[in-house]
Amino acid sequence: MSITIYDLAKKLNYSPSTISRALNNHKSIGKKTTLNIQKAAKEMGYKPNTQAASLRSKQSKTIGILISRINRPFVSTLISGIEDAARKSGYNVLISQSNDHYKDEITNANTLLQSRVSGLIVSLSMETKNTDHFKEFTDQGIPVVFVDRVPLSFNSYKVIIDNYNSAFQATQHLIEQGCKRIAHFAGSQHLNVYNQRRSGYLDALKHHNIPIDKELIINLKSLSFEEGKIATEKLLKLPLPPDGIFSANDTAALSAITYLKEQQIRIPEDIAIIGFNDDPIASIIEPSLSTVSHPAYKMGELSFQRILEHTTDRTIAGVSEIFVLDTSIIIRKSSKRY
Amino acid sequence: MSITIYDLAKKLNYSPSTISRALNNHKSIGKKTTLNIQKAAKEMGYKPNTQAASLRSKQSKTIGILISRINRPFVSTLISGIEDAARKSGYNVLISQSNDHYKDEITNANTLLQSRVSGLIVSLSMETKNTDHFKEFTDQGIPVVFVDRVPLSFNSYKVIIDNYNSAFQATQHLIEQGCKRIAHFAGSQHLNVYNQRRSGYLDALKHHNIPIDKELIINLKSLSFEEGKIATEKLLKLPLPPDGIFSANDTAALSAITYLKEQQIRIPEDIAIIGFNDDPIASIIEPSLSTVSHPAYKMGELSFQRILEHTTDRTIAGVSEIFVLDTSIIIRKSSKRY
DNA sequence: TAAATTTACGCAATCGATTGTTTTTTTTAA
DNA sequence: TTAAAAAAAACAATCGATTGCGTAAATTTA
Repeated sequence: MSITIYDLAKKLNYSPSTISRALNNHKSIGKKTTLNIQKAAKEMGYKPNTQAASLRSKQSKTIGILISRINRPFVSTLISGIEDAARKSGYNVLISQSNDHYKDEITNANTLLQSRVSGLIVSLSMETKNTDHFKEFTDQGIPVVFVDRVPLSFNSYKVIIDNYNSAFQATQHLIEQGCKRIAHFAGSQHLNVYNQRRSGYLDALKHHNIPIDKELIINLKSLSFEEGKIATEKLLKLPLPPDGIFSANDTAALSAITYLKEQQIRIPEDIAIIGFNDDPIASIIEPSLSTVSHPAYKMGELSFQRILEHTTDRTIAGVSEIFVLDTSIIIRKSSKRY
Repeated sequence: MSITIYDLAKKLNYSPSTISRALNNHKSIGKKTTLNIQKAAKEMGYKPNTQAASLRSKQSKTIGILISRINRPFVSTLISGIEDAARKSGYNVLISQSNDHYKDEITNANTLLQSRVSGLIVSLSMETKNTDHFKEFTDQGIPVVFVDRVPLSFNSYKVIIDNYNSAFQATQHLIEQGCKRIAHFAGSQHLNVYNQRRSGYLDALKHHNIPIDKELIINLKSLSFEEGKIATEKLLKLPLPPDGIFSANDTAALSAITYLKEQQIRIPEDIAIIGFNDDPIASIIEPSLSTVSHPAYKMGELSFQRILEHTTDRTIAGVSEIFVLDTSIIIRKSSKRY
């Protein structure tokens, strides 16, 4: 059916091994021979059988992505960045979603391991507290890059943003706009991203000598639109409602905006709001949502670069590096009082 | 390193072929033997080498997805549906994006072909007019499922919505709300989706004896936010501006809403608007956007089902079927006058 | 010109599973 | 009890590329 190196070998009167080496630019094959073989291969429409190659060489030119849900602005943009970068380097991308379940994350990790991916890019599920299921990868020398939602302890590559500092800035911004009682929608605290955003929030308050009121910190499991509404309702019922909200994501912040508008509460005059992520919707909603911009696409590209460098330069096996990307605070109407 | 059927064979005193057949529940192996082997395999932590299996059997348990851009609500939800369904059936998902370029679509299609995917799910790029690059798949008996943006001529599976009828309904809805001059943001006409939405729009006008004014039909290349604004500006400058807009997607419709609000034009009183897709943002923007809901996730699941059925039931090779899924018109504030 | 290198290429095993064919074992029928 | 039929398992080739090792040819050195 499709043509193999054996067909080429017969046609050109070389041995299959020479064909193979020539196609891979092996130095032990003469230049002319190499060029001839490559030309002939192209002419005859030779397409390497990647299964055979990876069976023998135990390398797959495929990387695995393991994320919570494709179907979210940050994640899909991240994947887009990974895919574009991988494609450029001739890598395929296997994708799998945990739907934020720990169990599915384990299952999918194992499947990807079986697929002999040559690298894995992971953003942890909401439920994940233990990351032992990734040890098998590093044990086998397969690089694992954690992105955004990363474990604290696991020794590996990590591509993140400075959640603490971003949150600090965001909170400080609200303070600068005159907010005295700033609420915080916090996410699952075992995840680095939400934990650090909370820390940044707390420290910004401290730094500006604003007392911390635990009633103003609302812990939300998934930071969904529904939860955002419930949280906002709760805040409004307080004896002393807040005059600012820093939400750990945009979804909950948008929900707050929607609900507050229904309740005829002015934004940002009565309550100023800032979110996190810069989802597309943030700039369109009225009032537009101030937020922290996450370089999702770039994080994807960079994650792939790490894997590529790791696989080309085997000397760096076992290295653990943390890459922190810049965010930017985007001030829009929802928090701009002056 | 990892354990193989040969290890199992040695351990259990069977031949590798028996091991292989037992693991695949082949009927020529006795029940007890099969069970014993499977139990032992599990105990010893046997993981099949999929590369080896697919090299030999020429089947990969991997399907390919070829879409324009991951990073869009409809597409990412579609993928999510495919991935969930595929995972359930033990399939892997290879993903690639054309970024709406014809050339990249061809390149990626070839890469996926080389990866020996056992099925391909495609949503065409904006630029694609010729679909010969998919013939190789069907020639090799690999099922191709086109989703949403499908070619007219290619003989294959297609999973679509009734664009014509949805557009007809959407336009009719505007008419029922009293609109007399309804504009249309049309997309690239060589794509079925936009072409048929335009037809539905035109026929709805005809059906209600509303004259067709070509000035009100704005052709947009990508239906982006920017283009939506430009189109809206153009419409407002007309001697007789429209009193309704049916946009072929939500992005452009949202842009129109944003711009019209800036211009102090009332929605829906002065201009009623309806979009297409039901992007998450549609329900959140103020006024909320009426639109046509697209069952993206379901389309993904169904697409995978087609592939699965095709690969399990080889008798249906070469079959071409078109599956039309239901949409629903979602009426929100942007078009509700009464 | 012979010996020593270097360069270019071929041989053959190998990766781990699948599968058509054959052999052995068991069951059934006569 | 024995032949025939059916069931269970083994043999061995195969998928298509990679790669360590060996050898012939070309080049350099003495």
